[in-house]
Amino acid sequence: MPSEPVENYLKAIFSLGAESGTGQASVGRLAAIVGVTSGTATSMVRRLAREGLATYRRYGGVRLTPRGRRAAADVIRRHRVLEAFLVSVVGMDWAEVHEEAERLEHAVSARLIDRLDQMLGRPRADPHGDPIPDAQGVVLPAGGMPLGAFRAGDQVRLIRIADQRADVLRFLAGAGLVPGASITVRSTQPGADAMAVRAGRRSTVSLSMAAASRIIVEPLQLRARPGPTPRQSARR
Amino acid sequence: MPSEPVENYLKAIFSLGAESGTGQASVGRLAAIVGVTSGTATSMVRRLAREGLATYRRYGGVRLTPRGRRAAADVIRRHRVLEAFLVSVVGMDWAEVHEEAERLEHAVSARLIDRLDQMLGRPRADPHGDPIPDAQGVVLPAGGMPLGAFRAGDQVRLIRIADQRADVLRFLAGAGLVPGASITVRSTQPGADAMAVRAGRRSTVSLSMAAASRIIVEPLQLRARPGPTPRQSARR
DNA sequence: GGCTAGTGTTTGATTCGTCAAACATTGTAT
DNA sequence: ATACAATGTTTGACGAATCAAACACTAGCC
Repeated sequence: MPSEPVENYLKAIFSLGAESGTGQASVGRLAAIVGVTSGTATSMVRRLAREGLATYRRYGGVRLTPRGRRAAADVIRRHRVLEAFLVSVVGMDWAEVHEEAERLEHAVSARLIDRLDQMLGRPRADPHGDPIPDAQGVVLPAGGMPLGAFRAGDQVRLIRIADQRADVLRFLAGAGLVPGASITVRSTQPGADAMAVRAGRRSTVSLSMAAASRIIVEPLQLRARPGPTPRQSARR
Repeated sequence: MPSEPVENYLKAIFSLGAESGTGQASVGRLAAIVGVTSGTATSMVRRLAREGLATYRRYGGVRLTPRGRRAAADVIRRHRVLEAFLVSVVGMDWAEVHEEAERLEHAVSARLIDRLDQMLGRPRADPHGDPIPDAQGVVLPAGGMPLGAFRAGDQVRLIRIADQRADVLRFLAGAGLVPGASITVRSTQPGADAMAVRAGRRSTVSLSMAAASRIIVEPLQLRARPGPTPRQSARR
């Protein structure tokens, strides 16, 4: 079983790879996410390669092997099942479960995770809308596109929130912006780099485009417009 | 916050100290419980003393300071609340929760533990009958005496099982020997170093004296006898 | 095509927790 | 009282994970 630091690097490479689309992760970004210096990340990445969990070329980035991807999916599954359990069964606030799961994910057995998953009715997503890998390590592709790509008049459904910061999550929940919510785009203010949206019949709130880019949605009804519809070019 | 190894040493010193009655623990026994060589235990104990968690004299054993006792009680509280939660809420087998709690106890936050404790109605003991320290680190004295100190005809109530081995616990549960059970001593076989007992109306089972010494009970009704009643001289 | 800014790598050192094995102390038995 | 068995301590080494800082490479710009 991989050590706790190794599990964290695997998780980080996995999400950087998903984000880049190519599966490739740069050592610098990896170091930043894990919270170590780049030299440390380099030597860890060399070790992962030596152990067959990743492939790596000097100055050429890192990517997971199938074995590495499987190990990463296991950690992510533990994390997300724990988050769902802490919210649904224990009644913790969704804004604070991330941190707790971040530590528990390395200590919990596969048996217990499966038991919790069963108690929850094998949910497909965690409280933030992130898909939960199954016990075989199969991860459904995330899907959806950033709220920031839509325009005034569009109606969308919130799929997931790609942000784990407790204060951000608390603000969003306060405005009704939780997975499943139906959202109307009221206006965009390109000058202010912001947009105004409302969830259901809640009051309208303003979001920076940076925040809106981390709210992943699917279209429900788009206002007629010229030109092409927004694509899944989820550059952030 | 103490590291995971440090927490394990503190826990071990705490229980060795309670067992000896004097609060004193020998380095050799400590090393055996933690599962390291005695040299390793020596250097760790020196470190605990340096950090004010224990007092230590060369060749003179180790004992916890108030701060060390408090830190140990915190770990033990986390462990026992987790065991209770895993059995009562998650429905795990009491024989297998020890191992799981052994890992989770180092990862779980005080907040979550308090939430779980609240869900359980702030129980006083875990599924094995061990007392749960309160959030202020106050541990009730364990009490009771070993089943092995009783004789044919005595009736006792099971308070706790001082054994965490899953196979032992499964055997005991199968015979109805769980905390709260009322037990009749059927006979003692000093020659065979064993005794026969029954729980309630279940069938009679045989226990080695070693096993019986780890089953802690309180007297309900003693058969008349000459000489003094058994004392709490719980030598094992 | 060569320089440079930005990335990435290497090196040497540190801390933690550990072991094996040499060594020291204590207390007990004769 | 002495020697010895049991227990405890010290020493030197190691692997994991980390950092800081010196160094190497790549790619984009002019």
